[in-house]
Amino acid sequence: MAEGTTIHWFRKGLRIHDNPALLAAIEKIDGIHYELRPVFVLDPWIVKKLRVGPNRWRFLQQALTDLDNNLHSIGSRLYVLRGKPEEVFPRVFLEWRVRKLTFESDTEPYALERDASVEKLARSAGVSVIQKVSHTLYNPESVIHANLGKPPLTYQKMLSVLDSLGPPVCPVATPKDLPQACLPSRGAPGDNTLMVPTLEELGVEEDQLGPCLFLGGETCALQRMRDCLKNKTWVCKFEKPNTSPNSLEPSTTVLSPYLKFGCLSIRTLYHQLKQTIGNASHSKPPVSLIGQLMWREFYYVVAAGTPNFDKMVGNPVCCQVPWDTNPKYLEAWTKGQTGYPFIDSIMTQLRQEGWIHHLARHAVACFLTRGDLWISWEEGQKVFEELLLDADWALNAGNWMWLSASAFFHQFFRVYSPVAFGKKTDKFGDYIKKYLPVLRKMPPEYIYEPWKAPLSVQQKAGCVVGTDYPRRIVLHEDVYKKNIARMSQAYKDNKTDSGVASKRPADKMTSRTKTKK
DNA sequence: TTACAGGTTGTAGGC
DNA sequence: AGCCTACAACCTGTA
Repeated sequence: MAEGTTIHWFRKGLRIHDNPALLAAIEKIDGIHYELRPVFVLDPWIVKKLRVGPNRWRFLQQALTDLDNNLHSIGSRLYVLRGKPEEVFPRVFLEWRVRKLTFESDTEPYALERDASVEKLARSAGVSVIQKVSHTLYNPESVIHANLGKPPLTYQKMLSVLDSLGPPVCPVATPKDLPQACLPSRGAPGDNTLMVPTLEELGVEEDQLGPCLFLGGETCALQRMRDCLKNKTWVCKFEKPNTSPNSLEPSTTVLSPYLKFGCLSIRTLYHQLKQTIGNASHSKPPVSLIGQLMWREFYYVVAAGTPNFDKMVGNPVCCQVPWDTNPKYLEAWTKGQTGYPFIDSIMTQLRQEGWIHHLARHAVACFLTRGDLWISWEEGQKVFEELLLDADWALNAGNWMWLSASAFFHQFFRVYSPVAFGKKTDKFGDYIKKYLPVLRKMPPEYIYEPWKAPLSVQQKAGCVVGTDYPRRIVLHEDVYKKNIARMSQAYKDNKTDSGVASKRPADKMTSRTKTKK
């Protein structure tokens, strides 16, 4: 029997289907198979520091459990190591006589740093390292390179660059039964060691959790994808702007949490969508389902090529806006107590269930930033990062900049109404009633604007504004006009570069992307 | 240099 | 229901 092991390090990419780095771990070295040790590293110290709410911890815990099961089905298992990767790996490199380390490339800044350190440690321990790109349809570096060293800053430009690169590569095969030599050996850690953590170990208490509507893991991801693809007409006709932000059941796929953790391969989804559509007439990007995947790709590419992408200051694509610091408004927004039922119901759904419709995100994001409260998008980003099951670094930052008209989107005079927008798709306010039971008996004509109901009506509904439900914290009809003017001024100031941090000229961007490896 | 078209997903009001 | 306009007017990419 061969001496030594190979490690596949799971971080994102929590799946065995379309996992090229996992396949690379199974491949022979110099004609010999080595024992496979699939690993997930849990850093107990960082667990407490991360902005991860209870619902997402649960999702991750479920995803790891499912991954362990799927690895068992091919004769292996998941080993969950505890500690900092930079400390844990050097130890197991020796203990396990590791020959090869494989993992999926990750473009987030903290991950780049972490992976560079681990790679260095691996090399000095004589461990060869293989990285594979499979979290995105294209390698973001290649897209940037094809666009002459800078990330494309418009969606259409992005599409044309991707077009020049050809179609995305096909998914790779799911490993079936592993070769005998790859299976756990007698010297492998025991069955009851290095187990998937419990929720308790992750510091999650039962009473912090909302209902579990989306079970984490590859198995559910693939099932959900299949269910979505069953309805070919729906897939072909899908247009995002025409889906409802406030239906009682999700009007979109809710595959995002699975894509975030890589329980579902983006490439598998892409090719399955293409296959489902076939030759039928169909909607097109940017509004189609394929178009949604391309938005994800867009933000990944820009994020990979932009320093300080999750901040305003020092971010060359971000408009510098003098946002207010207003803890009271921020708290009201975060807790769903703005006094606008549409906004508050969305924030309640977010906290309880961990997923809200994309357009619902628009409504609350616009409200927090340029529309009403004039609070920095970075504050909203933090709240979403904690509460969303699908919280994804690049997409979260990118979309917050979009909604706050700080980047990518510039028509800041288009402001969502916290009253009118929701009415278009939910005239009677059923969604509001679901998430804000206090408004259950409010007549439909007042449910979006309970402050307009006569006191007798409020009393009869058991919901008196100021007592049972908050007064609205701002008057939208007044404040949005002032904010448009402020936004206009901010744009002017950015153009003349007065007073605020550096802006954008194209030459700066070129040098910036060159600093990235 | 300047002009113009287009930009996933605004609102209110009119026909 | 769906389409039109006014509102005030942004940006980027292209010619």
